[in-house]
Amino acid sequence: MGQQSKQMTEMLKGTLEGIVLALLATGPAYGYEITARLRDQGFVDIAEGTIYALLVRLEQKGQVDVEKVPSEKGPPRKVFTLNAQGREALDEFWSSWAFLAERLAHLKAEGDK
Amino acid sequence: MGQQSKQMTEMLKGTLEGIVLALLATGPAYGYEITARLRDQGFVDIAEGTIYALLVRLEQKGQVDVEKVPSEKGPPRKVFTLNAQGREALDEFWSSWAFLAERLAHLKAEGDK
DNA sequence: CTCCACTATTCAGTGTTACTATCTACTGGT
DNA sequence: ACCAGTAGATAGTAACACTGAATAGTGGAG
Repeated sequence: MGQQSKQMTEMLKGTLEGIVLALLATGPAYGYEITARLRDQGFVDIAEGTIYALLVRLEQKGQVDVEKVPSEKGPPRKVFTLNAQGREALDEFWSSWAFLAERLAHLKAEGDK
Repeated sequence: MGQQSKQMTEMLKGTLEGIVLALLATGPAYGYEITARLRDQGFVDIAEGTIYALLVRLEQKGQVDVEKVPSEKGPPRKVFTLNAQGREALDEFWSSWAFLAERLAHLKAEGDK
């Protein structure tokens, strides 16, 4: 398991959950698939265990619906679907993110002059 | 002590340190002042204790130089100055942030269509 | 003179989160 | 029979922001 910078690890705290919610907003998916998609999108060092734990959390918070679906190539998949509560959480995430991104853009501009 | 959303609290993990580094890049400052400036910039619910702990961390990592300066209106101030190592850490922070912001912008665009 | 507000820092304890490492389990190919 | 790929679970650890409280100095209101 490759390891990414500690910087990125800390930065992902709080945002990774939003990222997964955003992925699920494009359609249902299961853990292994989500990990693979994240890797494709450049998050090459996300630990699989992290995603599974995060999905358990989403389920416990009632933000996703879960369905067990048999797979042709391995154990059954747990397919997660974003529900209304999840969509609401995603909206909140985006608004928090927007605030932070706006503040940081401002700070960066300050530093560049 | 007001409390902000849990969302923002988690999102600040890893970024707050970068934010403080960025503030220090504009000039030396002491803890109480940094907290006040953050409040002015919209981070109304940053806990003071958090900033002081963070500054201790920066000092231990050797990213800031410290000088004790008497104050006319209270106990002496600990004035922090960003040094070369701190500037390097700030650069790394900005590049991590740029990656994450770019990925999230992409994800948001996906979700919006 | 005493109390309070503001300035300024510190610290012990808590909760949340991502990571590490390991384990289980099913399929197909060599 | 073994191994690679698929799929999920979990116990333990480290890092970080927050809570709440304590200490300490100054100046002004009563």
